[in-house]
Amino acid sequence: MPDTEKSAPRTPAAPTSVEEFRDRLACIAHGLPKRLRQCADHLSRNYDRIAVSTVADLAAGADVPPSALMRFCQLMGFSGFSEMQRMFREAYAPGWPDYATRLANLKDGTSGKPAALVGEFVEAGRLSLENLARTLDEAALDRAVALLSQSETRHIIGFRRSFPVAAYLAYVFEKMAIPAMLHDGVGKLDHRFALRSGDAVLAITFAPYSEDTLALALQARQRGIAVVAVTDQPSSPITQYADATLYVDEVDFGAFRSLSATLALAISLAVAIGAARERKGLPSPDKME
Amino acid sequence: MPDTEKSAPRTPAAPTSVEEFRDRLACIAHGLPKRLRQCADHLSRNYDRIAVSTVADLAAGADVPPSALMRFCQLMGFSGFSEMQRMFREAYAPGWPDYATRLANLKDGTSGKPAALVGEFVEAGRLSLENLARTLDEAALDRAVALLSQSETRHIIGFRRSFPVAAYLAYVFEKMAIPAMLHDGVGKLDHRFALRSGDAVLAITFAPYSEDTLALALQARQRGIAVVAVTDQPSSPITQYADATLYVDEVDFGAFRSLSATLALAISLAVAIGAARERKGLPSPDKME
DNA sequence: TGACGCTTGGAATATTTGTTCCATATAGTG
DNA sequence: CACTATATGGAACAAATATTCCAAGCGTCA
Repeated sequence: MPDTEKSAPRTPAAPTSVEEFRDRLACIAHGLPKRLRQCADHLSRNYDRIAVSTVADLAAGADVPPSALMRFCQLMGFSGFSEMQRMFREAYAPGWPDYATRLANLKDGTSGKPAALVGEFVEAGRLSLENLARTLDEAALDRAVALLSQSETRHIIGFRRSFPVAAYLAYVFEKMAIPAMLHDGVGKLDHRFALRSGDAVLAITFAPYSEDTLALALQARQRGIAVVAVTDQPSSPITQYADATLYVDEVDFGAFRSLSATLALAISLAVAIGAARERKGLPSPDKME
Repeated sequence: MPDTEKSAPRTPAAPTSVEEFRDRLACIAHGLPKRLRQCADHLSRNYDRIAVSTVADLAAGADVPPSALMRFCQLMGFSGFSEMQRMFREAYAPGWPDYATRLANLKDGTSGKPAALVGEFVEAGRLSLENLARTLDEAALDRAVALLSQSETRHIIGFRRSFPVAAYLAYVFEKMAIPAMLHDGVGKLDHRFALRSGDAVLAITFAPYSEDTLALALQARQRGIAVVAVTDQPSSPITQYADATLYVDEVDFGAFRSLSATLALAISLAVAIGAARERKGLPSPDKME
């Protein structure tokens, strides 16, 4: 191949469809300098606006000068922005990225298709979130924030389906430099002696309620340590041990539940705790990534 | 009303939506001179092209000179073509007016109260889910499902913010009796030798991309083991190693990101894999709780 | 530290695109 | 058939927009 030695003038064929564009973007996106990467990121998040924007608009959105965007277009194999835009204009079919219609398309695609599943779970997640916003018990939430922000160490426990939530909380607390311990059950150690007075437990459990979670909550209660529970129902056994209980009712699709609402509640709780501690001049949060 | 007698300078309010535009068109379309009628006909048949065309294009399409089209725009109540085009760009430039304003509202709503925070995170989650539905790449999803359903063992890896997602996937696979291994980094063991030919890796990573995740993906790629990536951007380094890449762009609130969309995608993936395996008569899923 | 190469921002320029205006054409009316 | 009113096309102009180019910045390697 003789052309490999000539590096500069090769024009590696401009994409002729949005798919090709995406592929090419994925190819060259690595090891791109800062500004060009900003272009790549912004465009990839806004394919739908390329057809109807000016260089200046898009450059502003990507927070780069217009000339950087021009360079990016050429890097993608186009002669300039206009040529790139022409491609997007030809492919432009308005109404496509409209959420409602797109969702409808996703869902009615014969039910075996993976994309249809995404549609269903998206819908389930949205319903769960709406439901959470509607039914949230503000007083209980305030109480939970008070208990957890005043404590020394927060002990987070949740298994099975609740484990991802517990893990996420541990991550967020870590990011905010708030002392917290994740009880992850590794090695079947229950770490019950890690509970110390002045601490608090944040227990997350849904039916079927995990024995280990209940046991830790009981332990805490017996020793006068505050317990905040996140659970599904007032009839949940954890409520007996809890000083504050937050209810989350996830909408399920088929046999499967998402965690959208639970996670939204969890992160709100964490951030509120961070804010409360900041107000009191306690170790201040680094913001997380 | 004195102004009715003055006919020329009245500016009968430009349409502000496509519906209004259509109504107005219907009103004035009768008894229009030839060229203007051609404009009306052509535009009404090509609403979707108005946002992405030039005066010259549309005029050529309607087979009239550009000046005729200009007159038509003014007749419709716009100051000129640009103003008319702006309306079309805004009106159904992809789902925007709504999405953009909601996003803007999100950014500055900071009352500090815990309940308000929940509202914000609920909204962020909903936006993320809508966004996922809008931008999902069905082809990539199908590819991912194919790769992961055909493999022997699925290796799931994700750290930091991605860890909850990985953990949830591991849980769901377990429930469905699908062989999977969660690489959790306990004891700093990287378990790279657990990868065997015929397996597949499902790697989840967001900026800042975890070294360990990238390392495992690279390892897999070098040994010809399929890699499916879930990440945020084409510029993410993981895409270099991936046979199929799924993009999720979570909306953030303040410095914090929810996981709603990522989890919705993850669970869809898992369920689709379960269904695909069932069709092939492979070890059949118990449904999860 | 100094020189090299790549990246960056912005100002200058080129091009495209929109808009106005007027001479001409056409249709309608007394 | 003239005369008026309205419609039309195109050329000239104005504005917006894309594109290029170069001086300055920055990091890297000798």
